[in-house]
Amino acid sequence: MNIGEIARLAGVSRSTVSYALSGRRTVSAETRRRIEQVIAEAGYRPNAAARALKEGRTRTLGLVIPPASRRLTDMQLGFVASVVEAAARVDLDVLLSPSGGDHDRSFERVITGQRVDGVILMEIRLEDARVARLQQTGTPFVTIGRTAHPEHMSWVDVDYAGLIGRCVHHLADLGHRHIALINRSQELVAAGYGPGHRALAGFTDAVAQRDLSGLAVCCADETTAGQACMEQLLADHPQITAVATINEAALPGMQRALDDAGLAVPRDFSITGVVAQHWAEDFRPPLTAADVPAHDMGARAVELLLQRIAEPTSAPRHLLIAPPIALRASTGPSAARPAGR
Amino acid sequence: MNIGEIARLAGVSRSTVSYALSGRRTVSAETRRRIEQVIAEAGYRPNAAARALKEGRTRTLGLVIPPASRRLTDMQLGFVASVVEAAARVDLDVLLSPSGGDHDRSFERVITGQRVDGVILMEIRLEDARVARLQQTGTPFVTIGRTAHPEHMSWVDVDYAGLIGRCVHHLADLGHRHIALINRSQELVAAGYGPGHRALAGFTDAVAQRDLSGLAVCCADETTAGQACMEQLLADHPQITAVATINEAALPGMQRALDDAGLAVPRDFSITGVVAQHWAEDFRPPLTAADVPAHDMGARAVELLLQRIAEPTSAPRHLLIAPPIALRASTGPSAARPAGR
DNA sequence: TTGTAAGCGTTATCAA
DNA sequence: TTGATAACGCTTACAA
Repeated sequence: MNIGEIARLAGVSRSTVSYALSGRRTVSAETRRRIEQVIAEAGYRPNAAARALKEGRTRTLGLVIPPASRRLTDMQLGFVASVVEAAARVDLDVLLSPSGGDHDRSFERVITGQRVDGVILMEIRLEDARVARLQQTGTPFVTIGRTAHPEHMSWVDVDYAGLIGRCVHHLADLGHRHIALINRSQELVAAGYGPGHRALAGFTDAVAQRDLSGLAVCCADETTAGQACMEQLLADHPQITAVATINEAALPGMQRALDDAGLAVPRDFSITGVVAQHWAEDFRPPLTAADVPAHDMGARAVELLLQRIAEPTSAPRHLLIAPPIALRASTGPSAARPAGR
Repeated sequence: MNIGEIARLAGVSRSTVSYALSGRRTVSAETRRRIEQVIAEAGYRPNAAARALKEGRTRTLGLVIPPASRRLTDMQLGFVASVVEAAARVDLDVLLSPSGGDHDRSFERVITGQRVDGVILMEIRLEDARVARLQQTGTPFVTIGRTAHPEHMSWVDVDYAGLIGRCVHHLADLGHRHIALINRSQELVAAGYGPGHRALAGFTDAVAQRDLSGLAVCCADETTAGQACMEQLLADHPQITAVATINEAALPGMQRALDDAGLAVPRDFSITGVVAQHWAEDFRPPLTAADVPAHDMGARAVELLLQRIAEPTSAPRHLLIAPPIALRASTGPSAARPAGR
């Protein structure tokens, strides 16, 4: 079923059908009615490829996600879901490309084959080959996260440095003098993963400002790793009374380690950080934390991308998200830690 | 940059470039070399829309996921990741459509607009309007999960009935006489979600076979719901000594409720079920459970779909997955439950 | 108010 | 071994 068939059945020309569909030219009420009826009966819808070829746009956005090998974090999943939803709201489809490094077949196909009108990139590195590639090809794109030099591109990012800094100040205000940062995995940080670096920078700065003693450790994104990490922290650094983290997936493990050590939160130990709301609320007691609005961020990324597509030469826009730290129940005044069980 | 440009630069005709690219006609070594060089220098790749229009296929698969409003479960996320990865391996792209009920704009656009060569459908209901629609349009499709009457379609599904049955038998063998099933959410079951119904059927059958007393309850896919559900179960049914579940997301909550009640697993209480491996391993003690191989299933779904696309008239294929129950440490001999704390 | 026809970038048929 | 050309289904400038 194509537009010619519809035209024939309605007894008009193909262009009239096209115009009736797009509304870019007036069509008499009677003709329009007939056409619409035929279309409804036939269940016709324009062929996307033909339309894309003619119009030079695909009505499709590309979403580059981390390769499937690594499990997506809840936050990343939130980005994906909200991007897809926001795109659907404006009748755009989303093409997924699981691409990590450069020279990825899927990535190249999506970009060079003109399969999409624009691209949203997730899990950005400070130096990111994919960003360079997109700039080279002139494809409109927006990143969730940002590179080391993000001035000339549009992005949406969480202000990890600022937020972790605020966490540290919050803990310092409560009297904590010895605190730790539990970061994302060693590999991720080594690969130049922005949030890891910026959280560390924010931590280091704030610790220096408040003249605290601060220890930063990496931790894989897993329950078991979180547990091991916290156990070691408690064992090796008895003076530490509080932790800030950006590693939500490790949170249940940290909780276990604290439970096992017989430490009550927040009486004996405080914990806070930057995590998706759902993790903060599942913690016990509920975690005082900056809730990353992943759902909103995906929608904003789509918004920025649509603008870049509409006006490629307009000034890039930046959204540095710094949600308030929701005061829940996991931080309290510092007290000497009781000896571990 | 298009094929005409390449032809001009290489001093040949467009068809020769096309044939050099596809290999469907012999091209002299010298000509091919020249063409390949020009293509490499120009970074040319065929326009996907033009190709799709001409060839009548898009080299794209559609993946219909639950609407973004509901958080995807880990298992669903595993499906998505593995589908995308398997598709990428054979150079196919994946278009995401967040569609729940019928008459969904995104769904209709993907199907009727010939945007994809075939569709993979997730979270199937026993009666599913989307399945009916796909059959109506003749679009090749494969479901992950199955309807009430899935004979004439290709699908991959977990044998929830059989597996939950085996869990019950396992518990019965250990001497448990009073057991409960913790199912997925009330809404999901009410909507005719297959796994919920089939797990219940398997539970009921096995309970009858072994002459046990069985109680089935629904529980939302959340930590807090799992906790509330288990607390109520423990309070209202003191004789129950074991639980089987297919609700992985509620598992941490169940664990909390058991901990809070001072019940040791498996000494005082046994728990088993059908969940993604990661949840089973994060449980404490590690959960005796059938590990759903989500990663494998997505790849199998792609495999089946490719076959339906290649030979639409061939007999549909079915894959009922029944992984072995991995004996870990969460089930043990029945003992009277100690009084709750 | 409607129709005719060109052209988007490919692939594949027919000729040479 | 290669080239010219039609066709895929659509949108839109130009004509009527």
